[in-house]
Amino acid sequence: MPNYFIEHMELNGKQLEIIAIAKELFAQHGFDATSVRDIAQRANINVAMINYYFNSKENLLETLVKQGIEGYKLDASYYEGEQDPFTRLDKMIEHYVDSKFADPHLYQILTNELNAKKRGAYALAFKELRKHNIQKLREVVDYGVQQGAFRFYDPMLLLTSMIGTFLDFKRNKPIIDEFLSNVVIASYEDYSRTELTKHLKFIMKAILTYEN
Amino acid sequence: MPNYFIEHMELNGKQLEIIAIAKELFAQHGFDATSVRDIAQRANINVAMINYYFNSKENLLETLVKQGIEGYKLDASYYEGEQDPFTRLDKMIEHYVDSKFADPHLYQILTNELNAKKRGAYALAFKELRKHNIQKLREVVDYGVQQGAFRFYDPMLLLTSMIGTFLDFKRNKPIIDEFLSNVVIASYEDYSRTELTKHLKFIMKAILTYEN
Amino acid sequence: MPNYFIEHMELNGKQLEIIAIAKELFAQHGFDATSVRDIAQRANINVAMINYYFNSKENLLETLVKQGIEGYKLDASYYEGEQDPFTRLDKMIEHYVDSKFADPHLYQILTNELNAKKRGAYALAFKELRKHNIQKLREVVDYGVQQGAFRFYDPMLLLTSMIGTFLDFKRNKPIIDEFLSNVVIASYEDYSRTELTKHLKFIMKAILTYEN
Amino acid sequence: MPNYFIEHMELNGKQLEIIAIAKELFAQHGFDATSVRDIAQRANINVAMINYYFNSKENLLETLVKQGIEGYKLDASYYEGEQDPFTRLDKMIEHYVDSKFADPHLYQILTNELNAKKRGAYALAFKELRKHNIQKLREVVDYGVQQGAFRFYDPMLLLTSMIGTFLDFKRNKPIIDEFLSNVVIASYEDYSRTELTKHLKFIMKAILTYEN
DNA sequence: GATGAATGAGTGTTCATTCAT
DNA sequence: AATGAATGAACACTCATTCAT
Repeated sequence: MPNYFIEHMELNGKQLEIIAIAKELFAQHGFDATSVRDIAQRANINVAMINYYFNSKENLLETLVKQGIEGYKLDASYYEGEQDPFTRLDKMIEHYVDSKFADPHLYQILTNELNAKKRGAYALAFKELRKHNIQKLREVVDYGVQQGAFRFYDPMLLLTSMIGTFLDFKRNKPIIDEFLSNVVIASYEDYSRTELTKHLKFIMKAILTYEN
Repeated sequence: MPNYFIEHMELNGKQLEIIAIAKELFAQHGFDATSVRDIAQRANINVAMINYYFNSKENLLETLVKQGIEGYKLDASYYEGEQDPFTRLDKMIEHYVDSKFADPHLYQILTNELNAKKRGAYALAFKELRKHNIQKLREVVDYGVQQGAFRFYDPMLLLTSMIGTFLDFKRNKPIIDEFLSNVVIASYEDYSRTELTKHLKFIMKAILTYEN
Repeated sequence: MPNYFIEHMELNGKQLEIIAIAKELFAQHGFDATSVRDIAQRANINVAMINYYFNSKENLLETLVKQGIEGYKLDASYYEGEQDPFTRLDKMIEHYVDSKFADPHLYQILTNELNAKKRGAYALAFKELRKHNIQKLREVVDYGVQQGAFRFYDPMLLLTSMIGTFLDFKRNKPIIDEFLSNVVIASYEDYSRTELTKHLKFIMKAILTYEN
Repeated sequence: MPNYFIEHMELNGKQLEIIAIAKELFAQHGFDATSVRDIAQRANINVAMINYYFNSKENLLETLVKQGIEGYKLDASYYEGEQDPFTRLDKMIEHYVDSKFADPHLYQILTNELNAKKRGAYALAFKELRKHNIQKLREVVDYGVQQGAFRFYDPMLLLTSMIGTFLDFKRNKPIIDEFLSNVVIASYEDYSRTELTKHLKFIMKAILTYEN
C-alpha cells in the first residue's frame, strides 16, 4: 500500500488523475454529494483504488487541498524589479487572479467545504495561506506608503475585499454575465476575467488613495 | 398531502420550528451532512413529519430559502428623508449588514450550497434577490451622481465587492479575530461587526469618489 | 427508532425472531463469518432492519448474550426440599445440562467468541455468570461437607471441570458418537445427553469423595 | 506455483515465520478477524506472499494446523520404565499439559475455529489426534486396571474431562486468577500451571479409583 | 522466485422516503 | 392529521486474491 505519499507528497500519475477528477466533482457537487463511485467511474478506475491510493475519501480531500494550496500563495517575484507602487499592486492582483483561474475548482472546494465543517486538517493549511498572503500584500502596501503613493490601509481587510470580490464574482457568474451581455465580445470567460481584474485593481487603488 | 403551502407559503408553527432548526443545522454542517433524523431529533418530532410537511428534504431547503430570502432585500425605506448621498449610502450599508446578522444561518446556507449544486428552484430566487439589490444600490449611486457627490460606478460590481467582503469577513472570522486581538474590547462579535461596517462604508465611498 | 430496548430489554416478536436466527448462524459459522445479510435473508427481512432494531451487528450480539445468559444461572430451587447431598448434586447437574441443551447455540457463541476477542460488554456478563454459578455450587458442596458426605473441594475448579467436560463433549460429538455407536439406541441425541449427565455426576461424586 | 509443500510439508524458513505469526494472530483475534494484510505486515512481507506460499488464507490455516498438531500427540515414551500406574498417569498428564503450554496458540485456534466452521481438511486431523490420544490414555488405564490399581473407566470420557478442564481453565484464566489471588506467589503463570496440573491429576485419580 | 499494482465482491451502516394505520 | 415501522438504494470501505512483470 503506497502510504508514503502522505509524508512525501510524491503523487504518481494515477493519483494526480484521480485528484483532478475529484477536484472537479467536489467543486461541482460538493464533497458529501460526491461518492467515491462517482469519482471512480469518471476516472475509469475501480472504486477500491481511491482507498488504495488515498486510504479514505476524507484523506483524498486533504491531499488534494495540501497539494493545490501552494499555487495560491502570493509571491513577490511577480513584480520584482518594478519600481512603481501602482504597477506592483496591479501585477500582484494579476498574479492573484491568474492563480485562481489556473485552479478554480480547488478554491470553490475550499470556500464551500471550509465553512460548515471543521475539516481540521486543512483548515490550518488554509489559515496559513491567508496569513502568508496578508504578509505579502502588506509588503506591497508598505512600499507604496513609503514611496508616498498610498495611504496605509489594513492589509487584512484589503485582502478580504479582494478575495471576497473575486469569489462573489465567480459565484454570481450567471447574473454577471447577463449584465455584461450587452457588450459584444469574443469570449465571455476572457471578458469576465478582464473585467474582474480591472475592477479589483480599481478598488484596491481607490482604497489605498482615498482621502478622508 | 398538504401541498398547498408551496403555493401559499402559509407555514404553520411546526413548520416554522422545523425551518429554524434546519437552518441552523444546514449552516453548521451543510445540507448533505445533515440528516432528516438530525432535524427531527432536535425538533422533537417524528422523522416522517419532515416529509409530511415539506414533501422532501430538498423541498424543505427550497421552502426555507424562499421564506427567508425576503429579509435580505435592500430597501429604500431605511434612508428615506435623508438628503446627503453619503449618509444614504451609509444607511443602506448598515441595513445590509443588519439584515445579514439577523439571519446569518440562511446566508451561509445560500453561499455554501448554491454554487455547487444545481438547486434550480432557489437559484432563481437568489438571482432575483441579487437583481433587486443591484437596482436598489443603483438608485443610491445615481442619486449621489446626480447630486455631484459620486462618480458613477457599476452597481453590480459594487454589490459584488460589498457582499464578497462581507462573506469573506465572516468566513475568516477566526483569523480576523486573531489580527484584531491586540485591541482591547468588550465583545468581539460587536467589534467585528463595527469594524466590518466601517470597512464596507470606507470601500464604497472610496470607489465612488475615486479620481482617475 | 426503538432504542429503548437496550435499557429495558423489552424485545418484541421481530427482535426475538432475529435473535433466534442470529444465534443459530453465529453458532454455526461464527460471528465474523456471519453477515447481517445472511441473517436478514434467513429471517426474511430487510438488511436495514438489523440496524434498525439493534443499532449494530455488535449490539445484536451483545443483546443476544445478555438476553440468553440468565437461563444459564444455576439455581437452588431445583434441589429444594432434598436432604441427601448426593441427590442435591445430581439435581444441580441435571439442571445444568438441561439449561445448556435448552439453548445450545448461545453457549457455543459464548465460548467461541469470548476467547479471542475482547467483547468487553458481555465478557463482564460472562464473568458474573461464572461467579454466580461458583457460589451456587459452593453451597451444594458446603452442605455435603457439613452432612459428612463430601470432602471439601474448590468449587471453582469443580465448575471448571464440569463446564469443560460438557463443552468438550459437545465439541467432539462426532467422535464421541462414533465411540458410542456400538450401543443400540433409539436416539443418539438423547443417549449422548444421558451418557454425558451420567459422566458428570460420576466425576463430581468421585472428586468429592476421594480419599487421599 | 510451489504447491509441493502441501504434499511434502517441507516448509522453508519464510513459511515457518509466517505460520508462527499467523498462529499468534489467529489465536488472538480469530481467523476471520485476522486479515492477510495483518499477517504480512507483522511478518514484514508482501501481502501476495501469503497466497504465493500457501495458495490461500484457508490453506495457511490448514497447513498451520497439520504442522503443529503432531506436538499434541500423547506419547508412551514419557513414562517408559515406570512401573507404578499412578506415576504413569501423572507423567502422562504432565506431558499433556507441557505440550499444550508449548504451543498454546494452536490449541486456541483449534478449539475456537473448529466447531463453528466446517474446516473439513483439518477437522479430520483433529479427529485422528483425538483417537490417537484416547488410545494412548487407554493403555495407561488398562495397565492400571491390570495392576489392580484402577477401576476401568471409559478413556474417551476421561480424555474429554481432561481436555475440557484444561481448556476451561485457560479460557477463564482472568476469573481463576481472581479466585487464586489470595495466595502469595511469585508468578501467576507458573502457579496456575501447577495448580491446573495438580487438579488434573486429582480428578483423574479420583475417577479411576472411585468405588460405587 | 518474488512482488507492487490492481480489482470484484463483499462488509456493516446510513439514508430519505413510504406506507399502513 | 399524524406517526411508528419498515425498506431499497446507496454509502465508504476492506477483503482475499490475481496478474503482469
